[in-house]
Amino acid sequence: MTPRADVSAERRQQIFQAALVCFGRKGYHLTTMDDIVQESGLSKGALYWYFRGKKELFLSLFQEVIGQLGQTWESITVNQDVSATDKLLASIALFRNELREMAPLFGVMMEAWALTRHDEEVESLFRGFYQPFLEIMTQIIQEGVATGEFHTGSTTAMALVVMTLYDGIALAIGTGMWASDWDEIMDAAEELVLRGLGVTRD
Amino acid sequence: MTPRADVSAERRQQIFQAALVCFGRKGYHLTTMDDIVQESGLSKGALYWYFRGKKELFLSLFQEVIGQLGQTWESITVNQDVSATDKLLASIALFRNELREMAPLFGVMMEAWALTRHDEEVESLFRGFYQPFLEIMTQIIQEGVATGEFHTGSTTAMALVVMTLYDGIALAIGTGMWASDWDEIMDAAEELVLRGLGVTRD
DNA sequence: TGTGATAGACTGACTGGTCAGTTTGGTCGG
DNA sequence: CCGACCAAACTGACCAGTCAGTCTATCACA
Repeated sequence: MTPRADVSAERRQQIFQAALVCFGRKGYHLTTMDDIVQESGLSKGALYWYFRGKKELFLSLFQEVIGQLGQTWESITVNQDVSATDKLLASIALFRNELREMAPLFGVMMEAWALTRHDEEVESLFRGFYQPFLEIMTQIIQEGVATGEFHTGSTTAMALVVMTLYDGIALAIGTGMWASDWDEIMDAAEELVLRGLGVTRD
Repeated sequence: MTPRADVSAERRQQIFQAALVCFGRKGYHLTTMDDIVQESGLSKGALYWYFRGKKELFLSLFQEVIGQLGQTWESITVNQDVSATDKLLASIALFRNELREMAPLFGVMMEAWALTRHDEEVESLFRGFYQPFLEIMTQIIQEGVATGEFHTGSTTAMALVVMTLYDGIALAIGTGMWASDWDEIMDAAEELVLRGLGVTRD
């Protein structure tokens, strides 16, 4: 039995694209399935053919986008024979480039965290998303402290704080809290993090 | 004709209390008016007697809570004959104490920012809430830079970043992202901010 | 002191719209 | 002619907001 040409990967991408636009524009709750239907140019039946429902579509979208960022980050920070300072700088540069693009999604992400609190399934999924990021940052900071490049009391807590800072920035941009000044703000954040970690640049 | 004892202040407080619990628990969108009715022990009609609708109730709640924090902060940082460093330390101490309590609301706040993007009225209101906070922090940092206590490239951007950091922390705690370690994390944040601003403590 | 009037505070059943998800009936390639 | 794939009408639960009416305190006046 030879099935006809498999278009599912293409279709999923098409739906993801539309969902990203819609969720980014109106947030999770205010986006209707019909919005996504219209944006994608497909039909309701098609969406429900590929995804169980709104929640699953949303979470899959996250897995897709966040997963990609995580992989990129991992690839430039793990298994490399460079100093912790350089890894940190590379991370900051990555955030600077990627976060703005992903910002709308981050705005929505926060909304989803609220959804998290009474849905065990979603909660564990989200923790799963976030964990690798935390681990990478913790790793970098631990490494830096070990080599004497960084100075801090608690590596784990500091990693959390640094990640939180960038979460906050993405969120703020995503929600349009700050109209512009992206570069200036990212410079300030970099300054705060580097100096805050006691990094001495040559 | 003398009106009977005015219970409206008390009732509003009662409704605020219930709304805070409900919004904190389920977020804005998933909280129904009936939830708040049940939690408050009042009736639907009573809610609509005191508030135009869900949105207004929500925004009023914010005005109440945020406004109080803003006043407290202003009172300990403005018009005082103390160093910028001490003002910053006092601010950080205030955040440490108040933020945890307000954390559930902050979780919801992010959700509300999403709501912001297609509602001019809500957007300007939220900007209004946030503006005074930014101004206080900017003021402190400017002062510190002027007296040579702090070092930074751009005072405005740095104020934004510092505020964002605490927003992020409140959010993270509010959404239950970190189970515990509140003190350790707040220590790390303090360390990052102080060192990041180049504060030299005696 | 009793009585009727009035305003303020409050109740809860009801409505109308919305939207996630379902159903049904295709179409088309192999 | 099978089954993957899709269109679009449909269903029903849910929920913000409404409204007709109730209750209670206070007052004016006898």
